[in-house]
Amino acid sequence: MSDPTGFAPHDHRACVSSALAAAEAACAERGARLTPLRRRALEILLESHKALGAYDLLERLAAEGLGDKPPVAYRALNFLTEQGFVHRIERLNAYVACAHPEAGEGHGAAFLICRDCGRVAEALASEAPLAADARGAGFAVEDAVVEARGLCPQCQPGSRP
Amino acid sequence: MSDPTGFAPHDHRACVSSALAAAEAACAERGARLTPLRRRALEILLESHKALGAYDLLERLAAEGLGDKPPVAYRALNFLTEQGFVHRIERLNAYVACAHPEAGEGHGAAFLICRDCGRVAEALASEAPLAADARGAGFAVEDAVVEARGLCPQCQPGSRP
DNA sequence: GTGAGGCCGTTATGTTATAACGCATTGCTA
DNA sequence: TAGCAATGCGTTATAACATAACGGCCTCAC
Ligand SMILES: [Zn+2]
Ligand SMILES: [Zn+2]
Ligand SMILES: [Zn+2]
Ligand SMILES: [Zn+2]
Repeated sequence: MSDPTGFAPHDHRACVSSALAAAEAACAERGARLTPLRRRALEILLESHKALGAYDLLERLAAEGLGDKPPVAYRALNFLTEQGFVHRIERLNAYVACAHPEAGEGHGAAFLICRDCGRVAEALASEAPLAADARGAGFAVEDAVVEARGLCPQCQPGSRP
Repeated sequence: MSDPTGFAPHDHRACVSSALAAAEAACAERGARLTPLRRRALEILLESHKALGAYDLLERLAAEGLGDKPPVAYRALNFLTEQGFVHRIERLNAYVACAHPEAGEGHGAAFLICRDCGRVAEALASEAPLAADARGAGFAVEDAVVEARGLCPQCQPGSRP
């Protein structure tokens, strides 16, 4: 099982730069183009371990003169999610940078979403959840979404305010 | 582990009527009011094991003269989901009738969503998924969404077209 | 009967997402 | 080098999903 990165204090500088490096490398290898706009969108998402709505991202991009119409944000997000650099959080209609760039493309992930501070931790799916139920039903799982809402360690009663 | 109702052939008449009866009973017990509008909304959702968008439901209601403005549908859906008679499918922005009315209010559920025919099977969450990861992170899970997309038995290559 | 609360009709608006057209750049190919 | 296909992005418009807020009506407790 993996460390669900996101809540525990860590060297976030390294976290960001290794994610960017991984994205560069993956693009180079796949012949995908990490354009300035896409790269900047990824950087913005990497700034925090929080999920950002498409329009929040767009606002940030617009502030930097990088485009201010919805399709600009959605196209960047589509590219980044297709490449596996960003995940969509269905419960929030929002997008979070992948916290496990070292895991492959299309890795299964599970998310822990703090309802208080909004941070999102990403755990690599230890095993396909539902596997037993799916087998029982003869259902062929193609991809699964696992999203838990709750309180992160810092936001639980008893932790320092 | 429970039978993930929804794909396997079954006595759907009984399926519908037992769900309605369970809803009636639960409302009676809790002092909640299953008004004609709410009841009809639930019936419509029960007709198929598919998820319906709020506006699809609204269209159905409107056709019967039961209201044609978005809040009508959303209020009914809110009531039904609060009572546990209906679940929201986050990935689809849609709503499906609970297939396990016998399970308690607020039971944890996992969904198998067929991308071809649109049917949704509901499995009672065998065990809190993520439990291990959440413990590892010191995260207190309040509720979890588990939604798998794939192909149901009838829609898999090899089954009768 | 009166007041409180629940339910619903309605208007208006907010939020999230996509379709579709056109232009510019890139990189190939004839 | 000229032509051409593919990709990225600017832009307009619209679709799809969801809620805020007000007012009327009914029911039930007091
Ligand atoms: Zn970090
Ligand atoms: Zn928190
Ligand atoms: Zn049924
Ligand atoms: Zn199917």
